[in-house]
This record gives sequence, C-alpha cells and structure tokens, in this order.
Amino acid sequence: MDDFTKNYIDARRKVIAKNFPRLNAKQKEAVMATEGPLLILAGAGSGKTTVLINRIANLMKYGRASDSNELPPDANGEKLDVMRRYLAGDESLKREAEEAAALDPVAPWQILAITFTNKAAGELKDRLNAMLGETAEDIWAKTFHSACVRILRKEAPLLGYPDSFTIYDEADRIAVIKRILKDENMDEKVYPPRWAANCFDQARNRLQTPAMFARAAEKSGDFRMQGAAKLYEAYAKRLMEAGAMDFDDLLYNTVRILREFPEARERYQRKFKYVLIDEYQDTNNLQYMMATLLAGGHQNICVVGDDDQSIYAFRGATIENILSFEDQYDHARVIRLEQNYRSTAHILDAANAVVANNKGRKGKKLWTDAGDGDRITLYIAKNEDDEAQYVVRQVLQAVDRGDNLRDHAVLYRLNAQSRALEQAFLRHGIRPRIVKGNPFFERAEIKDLMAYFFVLLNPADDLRLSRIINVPARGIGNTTVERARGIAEENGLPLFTVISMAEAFPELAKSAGKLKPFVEMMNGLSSTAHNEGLEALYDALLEKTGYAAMLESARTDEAANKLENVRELKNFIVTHVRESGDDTLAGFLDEVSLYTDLQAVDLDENTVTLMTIHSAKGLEFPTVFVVGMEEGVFPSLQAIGESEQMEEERRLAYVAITRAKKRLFLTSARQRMVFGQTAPHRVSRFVDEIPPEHIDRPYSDLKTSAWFDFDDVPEEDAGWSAPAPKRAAPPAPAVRDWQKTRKKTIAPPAPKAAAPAASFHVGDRVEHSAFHAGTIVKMTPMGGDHLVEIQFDAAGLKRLMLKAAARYIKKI
DNA sequence: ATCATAACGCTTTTT
DNA sequence: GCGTTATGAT
Repeated sequence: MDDFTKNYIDARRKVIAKNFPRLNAKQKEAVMATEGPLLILAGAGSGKTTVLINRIANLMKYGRASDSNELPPDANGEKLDVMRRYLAGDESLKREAEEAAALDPVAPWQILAITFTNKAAGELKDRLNAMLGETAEDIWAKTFHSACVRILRKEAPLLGYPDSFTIYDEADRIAVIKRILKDENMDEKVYPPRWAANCFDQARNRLQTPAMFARAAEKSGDFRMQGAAKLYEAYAKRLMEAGAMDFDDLLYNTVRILREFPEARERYQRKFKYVLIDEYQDTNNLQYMMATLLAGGHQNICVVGDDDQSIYAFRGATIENILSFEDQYDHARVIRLEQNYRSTAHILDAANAVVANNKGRKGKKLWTDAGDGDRITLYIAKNEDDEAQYVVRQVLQAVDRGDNLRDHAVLYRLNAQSRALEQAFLRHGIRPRIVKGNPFFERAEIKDLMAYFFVLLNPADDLRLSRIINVPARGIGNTTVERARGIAEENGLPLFTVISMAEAFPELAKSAGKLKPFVEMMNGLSSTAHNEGLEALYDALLEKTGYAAMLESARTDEAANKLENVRELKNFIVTHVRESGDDTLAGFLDEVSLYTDLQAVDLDENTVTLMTIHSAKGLEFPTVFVVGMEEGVFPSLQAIGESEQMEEERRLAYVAITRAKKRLFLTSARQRMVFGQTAPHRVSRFVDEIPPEHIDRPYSDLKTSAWFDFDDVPEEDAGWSAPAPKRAAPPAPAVRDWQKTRKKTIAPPAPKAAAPAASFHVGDRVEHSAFHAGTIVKMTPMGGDHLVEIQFDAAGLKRLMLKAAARYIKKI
C-alpha cells in the first residue's frame, strides 16, 4: 500500500470517527466495523442500541469507508488535504471532508435491522428518524415477524397461500387444535392443546413437514408422538385451507421460500447489503436460518447479543446460535462491550459473580467507572405477606426521602407472586402498575369485532367465522353451524361458501332463512371494506351487525363497559390510520395481529411497576426489588436438578440484578404459599453466589435465618443439589410452623385425601390416568410433600408433586 | 340459551 | 388458592 493510500485511509477514519465523539473505543470499533460477519457481545447496559443506530448512520453516510482499504476513484491529494484541515479544526470544511471520506454510501432500503419486539423496533425507527431524517423511513427496521409478513405478502403464493393470508394468534391456534381433537375423537388429557402446539413449533423449528414428523414419530414408537403427528398434519391442512398462518408459520414459510426458491432468495440477498440482528441470543433455529439466508449474499451480517441474557430457551431460542457464530463464519470479528453505563459496582459485581457459575457462555465481565454505590440489601421475610410489606415499607421510605414511585420496580419469577405485592401496595394507597399480557385485545367484545374484520378480509377463515356467526344472536344455532361445517368438510369448501349457498343443501333448508340475511350483511360490509376507509367500516360494522344495539339494549354495567371498550377500539383505529397513513383493512389487521403488547399506554403514571423478570428485560430502574429469592421459586422447582435449565435460571437472575441502577433489594420468604399450600423455603442459591461483601442484611434478620442453613445436611442424592428438610431437628420457633405444615399435608383432612407418601416407594409400578404405566424412579421429600419422578413407559420421565398427582396415580 | 357448579391445572411467553 | 373452562341442569 502506498503512502498516499495509507494517509487517505487514516484521515478518512478519523473524519468518520469525529461523528461519534460520545462513544467509547469499543463502541466506536463496533460502529466502524461494517464489512463481513461481526459479533457484538453487548453486556447489559452497555449502550448497544446506540451502537446499532450509529452503525446504521455510518453505513448510510460513509458506506464501507471506515472498514475498507479501497479508495474512491476520485481520491486525490486535494481531498486528503481537505480532510486533514478539517481534522485540524477547520469546521468550514466539514461537508467537503465528509464527502471525501465516503465510499459508496448505502441506500436505506439495503439495510435490514431486525429486533424481537415491536417496542424495540419502534424505538430503533424513532431514533433513526431523529438522527437521519425522513430517509430513515426506508430502512427495514422490523421485528422478525413483521419482516416475514412483508416478505410473505409478496411471496406466499409460491407456497400455495393466498397473499391475503391472515395471522392466527396463540388463542386462535389453541382453538384450532381443540377443534381437531374433537373432530378426531382424541382426548385432550392425552394431547393437551398447548403441548401439541409446542410439538408443532419444535417440528417446524427443525424444518419438519407433517410427513417427516410422522415418519420420525413412527420410528420412535412413541404413541403420543404419533398422535401429535396426526394433529400436526390436520393442523397444517386446516390453516392452509383457512389461508392462515400462526406466528411460527411466518418464520417457517419465509425460510422455506428462501431455501426452496433460489430466484426469490437471490433477490433478497442482493437487496440487503447489510443485515443487523438484535438480541441474537434469543433467536431460534428458524430465525437463525432466516438471518443466515438473508445475509448469504453480501455476508455483511452483524449480530448483537448477550449470551448471559438468553432467557427464552423454553420457547425454542438456542444460545448455540451466538456461541457458535465464530465457527459459522471463520473470519468473524468479535467485539465485547463490557463497560456498563447503568449500574454501580456492587450491583455489577454481584451480577458478574452469579453468572460466572454458568459453563455455557462466552465469558464477559461488566465494569463501570460510576463508583461502588450502595451495597445490595437482602431481607429474609417470614412469608410472602411480610415480604410484600417490607417492599412497600422500603418504597415509602424512599419516597419520603424524595424518590419517585416510578423509580421503583418489583420483579418476580412468577406472575402469581404479584398478588401479595399488589395487595400490600393497595393497603398503603398505592396502585401499582402490573405488567402482564395485553388485556385489551383479549376481551371478548374486541375479539368479536376483530373476528368480523378478519372474516371480511378473508372469508375462508372458518375459525373466526364460527366465532361471530351467531354474535349477536341471530338464530343460527349450534346444530346449523355443525351441519354446515360437515358439508364444508365433505366438499372441501370454506364454511362461508357453504352458508352462502345454503339453499343448495337440503340439510340447511330450514336454516336458509336465517343464513341468507347474515351472508348478505357480510357481503355488504365487504364492499364497504373495499370502497371506504376503516373508520366508515367500523361504524358500518357496529350498526349492521347489531353489535352496538345488542350492548346498548342490555343495560347492565357489564354491557356498558363493553361498549366503552368497543369505542376504545375505534380510537385505536383512528390513531392507527393517522400514524401509519394506511387506511386499508389489510394493513390494520397486520398491525394488530403482530402487536401483542399494547401495554405501554400510560407509562408516564407515577407509580411502582410490578412485573416478571422476563418482562423486565431491556428495562432499567433506579431501585429494583427482586422478590422470592428462594429455592423452588427462583430457581424454579422444575429447573432444580436440570443443569441446562438451571443455567437459564441463573441468566434470569443476571437479568434481574442488572435492571437496577442504584439500589437493589433481594428478598426471600422462609415460607410461602404455592398452589394453595404453605411450604418452608430456603434462600436461593443465587444469593449465596453473590460474594458477601456486596450484601447487607438488615440487623433484625440475622438471628432468624440461621435455621435455614442446611449446608450440614447430607445430600440424599447427588443429582439433587437442593435437598429439602427431611429430618426433624431445626430449633424453634420456625420448627413449629414447619411441623404444623407437615402434619397437615402428609395426612390431609380433606375428603379427597391424597394417597399418603408412605404408600408409594421407589421402584413401584404405577398407573397414571393420562400417562399410563410407569415406574417410580425417585422420591424426594419437599416441604411436607414429595416430588415423585416417574419413568412412564410411553410418556417419558415426569416429575410430579405427589399431593397434586395422587388422585391420578394408583399402584399396579 | 344461560347460569351454576365442578373440575382442572399451574413457570417464564418478545411474535 | 384461584382463575379458567367444561358440563350439566333449568
């Protein structure tokens, strides 16, 4: 390389770097490494969104200049001179210097930036807009699923789907499975719909068609899998016939198109010169394939993630994707962002120490220059009410000192834990914000109206049609619908087609008089949908279907409330039209189908936030309480003894701890009611994994927690790292509670008396009502109950709590 | 059809 | 313990 080239490249890099004065060295490196595969390991609070945005800005302004030894064709000494003078401080040359630095600026539509949540995608878009202006609109900043929808709206016909396919949510697909079970005379106990749905997801994650799945099931000899195969085939068929895809279908079908249709694949590969994937640790196999395929042309793939924050393995995410990135791309660069801008040192050190106990990780250590800060407070409560009271007390004290309620978050492992906390806050006049699923679109009245919209766009959607065909009541009863369904099935026609020509079928002759007006009404609304805007359609829908009239005439509080929700839907529609500029039914339904978290509406309200640790990922609060730090709660019972799951729980602990900016409280209850049963609990191992110098215990607790140190109890089983107390001996007073519980649970007074533990032993053959024959392989006493592990002949190993399971099990 | 009672089952859940 | 769902009775 000649001197001129070297100097030019050097000056160019400096000019570009001047755009990012506030980034640290690693962040800058990540922003400027534009070419080829790049893995950014971004620890919690390390500013990764900032890096993503600046990286995109760099691409659009300077192309590959910051990461290339190539000079633009018009490079000359004059341009080099301009850059040098600009770097020396001549701001008037800014524009010229920046122009000289650029090398093939990237067009916005050549950039694909994928996130997981709508919220993250929206934030990315907003910040890109703010930085780059209108041109940012053309960047594909989307969630995986919305990117898929965009691709599939165009390409789905390649697979035989209509391009107007609809999207089934979780509830829809469960309804379909239940329907199939009924039609096929299969038992919901043997094939729980959620279990089946999970099987389908796993199959598609492995790119298994129903036929392939059936073959594998046949080979395994597992009868439940064979049943699942039958269900999978029926499920795929029904969705295809209804022109519907579920969430995983969106990914699966996109991947199929990219794999099976080279012409389409190459088109997208050419289009996307740069691919960026956020939260890469949470990608499943389909998402991994999609990313790999889309970036397969230019190979400019940048993945950002934190292996320590992978907490969705249970949904098919595989940490392997991030761990093996360097094997997949052998010339991949790796940049670690370890400087944390969120928390103080005690908190970070605790998080580092906990997660260091995991084996399957890249290894990373967060650090900060923000100082030690406060130590972590550990409080051991008597029970969940005491725990909740403690939290409320701490919050109130902080508020007295001038903190805001909104600076506080309480995090828990299980949604069920929110109750005691909510009550405690309410008793003190604080109405906490409890983050959970989106209640609005779950409401029956909203689902009804949405079902109408879906059917208008896609009359083949039998599922949604069945929902609304007699709502409001219009004399089309179950018998009629079942009969029409039978005809539809026989003739391979959509339900709507059958009822449209009811006169043609003698079985429907009697109902034709009721069906005809319904069909005509729907056809009328359909032309409204085609000819008028969404708002007009909404009004027509409420009137013509009689839905508004039904609610207005009911005159109950409930109906009034529903009416209010229905009006709220109109607000939602109007807002959607205004903000997206899209007045089509199809556009609205796409948005609603993928927008499952409309939670963040009144986030400005000044109150405490309660949520699961999972929901807290990506958020931060000055003060964080993590409650329920107990063995069996966090880590959860089912993770104990399962090392993979335990590592995921530990990552969850890492996520929880790193949410805190300044103050972190951990609480643990000595006994807690779980599923209606009070049981003694010991402090979570994750607390023990924090070096003591980071923790303060309130004085009052020191004397009471001692009896729970079971370190001297011999483990009865090597695979069982957390033995529950099984011998009598702990000193009073806690003992008394424990013995009371024990007596009550071992010999329950309830009429439905469970078989006492004494009647079951390791090695016994048992018959279970759903899992059939099996052998008890392990029994572990736990909080007055027993955890029984049974190796079923057909259903595999199950772990059951004896008390709960006793009524299904008998000895054989 | 609509309500009442029984029965179940139960991590986490970005889309 | 409790919310959801299935079933059966009026």
